Amino acid sequence: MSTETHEQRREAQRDLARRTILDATEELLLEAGYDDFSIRRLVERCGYAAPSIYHYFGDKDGLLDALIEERFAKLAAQLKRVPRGADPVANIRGLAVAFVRFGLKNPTHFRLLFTPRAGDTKPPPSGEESRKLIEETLVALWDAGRLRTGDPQTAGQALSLLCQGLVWGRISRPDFDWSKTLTEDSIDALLRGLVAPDEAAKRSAGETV
Amino acid sequence: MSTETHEQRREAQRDLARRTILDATEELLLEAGYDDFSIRRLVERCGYAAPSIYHYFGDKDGLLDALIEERFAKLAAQLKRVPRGADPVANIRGLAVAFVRFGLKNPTHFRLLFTPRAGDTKPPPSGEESRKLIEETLVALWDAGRLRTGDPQTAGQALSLLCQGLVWGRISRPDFDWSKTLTEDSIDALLRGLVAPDEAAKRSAGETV
DNA sequence: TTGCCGTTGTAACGCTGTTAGCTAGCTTGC
DNA sequence: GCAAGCTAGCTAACAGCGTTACAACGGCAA
Repeated sequence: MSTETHEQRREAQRDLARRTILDATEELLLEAGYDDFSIRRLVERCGYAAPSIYHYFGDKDGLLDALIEERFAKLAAQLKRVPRGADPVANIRGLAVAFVRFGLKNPTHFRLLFTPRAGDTKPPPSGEESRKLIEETLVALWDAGRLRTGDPQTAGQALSLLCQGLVWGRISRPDFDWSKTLTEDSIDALLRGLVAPDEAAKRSAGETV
Repeated sequence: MSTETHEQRREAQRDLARRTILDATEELLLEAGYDDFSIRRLVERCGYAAPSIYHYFGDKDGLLDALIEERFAKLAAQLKRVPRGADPVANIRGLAVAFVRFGLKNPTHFRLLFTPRAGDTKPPPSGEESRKLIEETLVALWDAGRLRTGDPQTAGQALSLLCQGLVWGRISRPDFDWSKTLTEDSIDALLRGLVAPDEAAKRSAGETV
């Protein structure tokens, strides 16, 4: 019986240490920016020595990956909170706009999430959840027979790459004179090009959408 | 008279040194990749000591900027070589596809050109020329009254950010199962959404949509 | 010749990610 | 109770990075 509580306590301590380090990582990251983040600074702040960090996360990349995983979850949660109606086009538009908003609002996180880091060795953290959310909605569009391109996958990739470009460009050049309505306009334009005219849906709105 | 030839000779040597360093930089960059490039390695290869490099380029960023400027010129030259016909839509499509092709073919250069580096201090090297080329063509579209969005600038930004996204996503995740027709399909879709149906243009080009 | 300026090299500074090797404490087997 | 083993943590160091203080060499002007 003491064995079990011991293991539990040990695991709890493990989790505590990981949490402490991760929180300090995020704090420092947001405070100093992606490029001025360093293990040494993290060490100064988090109360643990460098080898402990390497003990828990193996690597600087491992540490950042752990944080990224959490942040992707937050992004997915934010996307899930987007209200979904009957019109799949409006749904996908809402998701795309929310995605871009998220990126523009949290540039450091976005950069962390979508910049491939130096060593390409390990598989990059997925962010599958949010990607799947978008894809599902597109499949719904496809099922409604309103997709113009061959397959929903291509459409999904086009849309998500446009969104990434929308965020990326504006993050990397905040000073540039970007159009105020760029996000909405470009997403709308792409959707117009991807989606067949909705008149069929307008006439009989009660159908399976 | 000796003054002039002296100055000329001096300048020639300057240029020679710069060329030598820049060539070695590019060579090493392509060979080792962006992340494994370092001044020390460059020093080993190019025959000059570190302070000389700093003497000529001031900075690691300055060195890379100099290279970037040249590469942007190459990209612009490549875009200029794209055949241009009477149809502005086909022209803009050709430019966009050529841009993406360039990016996919020269990932290291692309990364260098379009990744903002650590210190955001200095203004990033422009690449104005190639951007203007695209914008001009879009203005031609606008003049033909076939643009759906409010202004050609927004359209141009949307298109160029889509193209950047197209390259960027595939560079950063070469293993992902990208659609084979992604480039053409997504560019076509965006253009479909941006451009008014050409029938109106065929019948009477003067209308506003 | 003397002095200046531009070009180059040596050697170092301060920073980075990372790790070898040690200590302290807890748990298990005898 | 005591030695063995495991884990978590630290100190101190290594190799590499961008960068620069400083010295030395060269050709030109006075």
